[in-house]
Amino acid sequence: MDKAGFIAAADLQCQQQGVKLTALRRQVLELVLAHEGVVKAYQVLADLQRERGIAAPPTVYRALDFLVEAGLLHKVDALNGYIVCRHVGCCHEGLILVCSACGDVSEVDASPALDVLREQALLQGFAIRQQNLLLTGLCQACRV
Amino acid sequence: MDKAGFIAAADLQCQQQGVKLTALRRQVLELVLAHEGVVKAYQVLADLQRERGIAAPPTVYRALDFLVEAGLLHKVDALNGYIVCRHVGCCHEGLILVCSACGDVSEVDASPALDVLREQALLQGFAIRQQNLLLTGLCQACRV
DNA sequence: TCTTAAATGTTACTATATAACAACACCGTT
DNA sequence: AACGGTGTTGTTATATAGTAACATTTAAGA
Repeated sequence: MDKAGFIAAADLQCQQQGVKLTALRRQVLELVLAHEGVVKAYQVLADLQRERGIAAPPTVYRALDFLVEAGLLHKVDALNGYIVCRHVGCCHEGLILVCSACGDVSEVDASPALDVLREQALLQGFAIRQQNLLLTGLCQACRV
Repeated sequence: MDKAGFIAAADLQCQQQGVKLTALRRQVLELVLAHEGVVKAYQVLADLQRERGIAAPPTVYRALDFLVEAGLLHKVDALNGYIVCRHVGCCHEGLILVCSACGDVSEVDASPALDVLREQALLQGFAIRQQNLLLTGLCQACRV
């Protein structure tokens, strides 16, 4: 999906959720989209400062939190970063694969796997909620 | 397993791996063991400072890294913390369940699930390495 | 003993994230 | 239009997390 298409889909999704994709949030989303792979909050902050003069950390973190909450971004804890959700409108459980060599990130549907894990967790009394899985390894290009 | 037993097992495991569980590393491990659930690096640092007067962040981080590397602790990225590996000597792929309500953490063997995920990842060309999975949800006590 | 590698100490710094409150904008009601 | 509530954004300050670089010490073998 191209950038404009993604923004349009994001807009739609927010409407459906009854939340507002404000100008600021859209701008932050665009800044994230402008990068390949994982983006860090302070990178977004720097980009934002370039575009609007000044901006403080809370501005960026709020927008990023919102976008994660809305299902448009995924937070990648292990990397202190964010990636664009490539499955807007469909699944919201991603299996996020991070290449430890080149940093490349790809995302596939994790729902089947999480169904299995959900059962296993229930044996312990744990009711796991919807979420993403992050796995690290080597991508095809780095495995040669 | 009680604390002393765990330390003994840790000692053995380090010997088998040909690495050294030095006094400092053992002390840090004991400090982590003294807590329930997730422990933060700076909490360990504070504890260490109480016991030996002074200590700086690198001292703690090095010890924690070592203990993770040796399979005695797991790093919990999503929480910026560490937990004791409750499966020393057996599996080294844990499924870590974190209760978002009470913070309780439990760990079970994740190997079967990871075998499935490994296959799914391979379809994308990703060779995922040995690792832990973290899932959040509600524990039995908090589900009522 | 000497030498070398590993471990630890030390200083300084960079990076990540949040609290707390102020100001503003939007929206429905009177 | 004026009001009041809610959600959003701005602002300042600070808390928390992690690492780089180099000095010093310790441990283990030649």
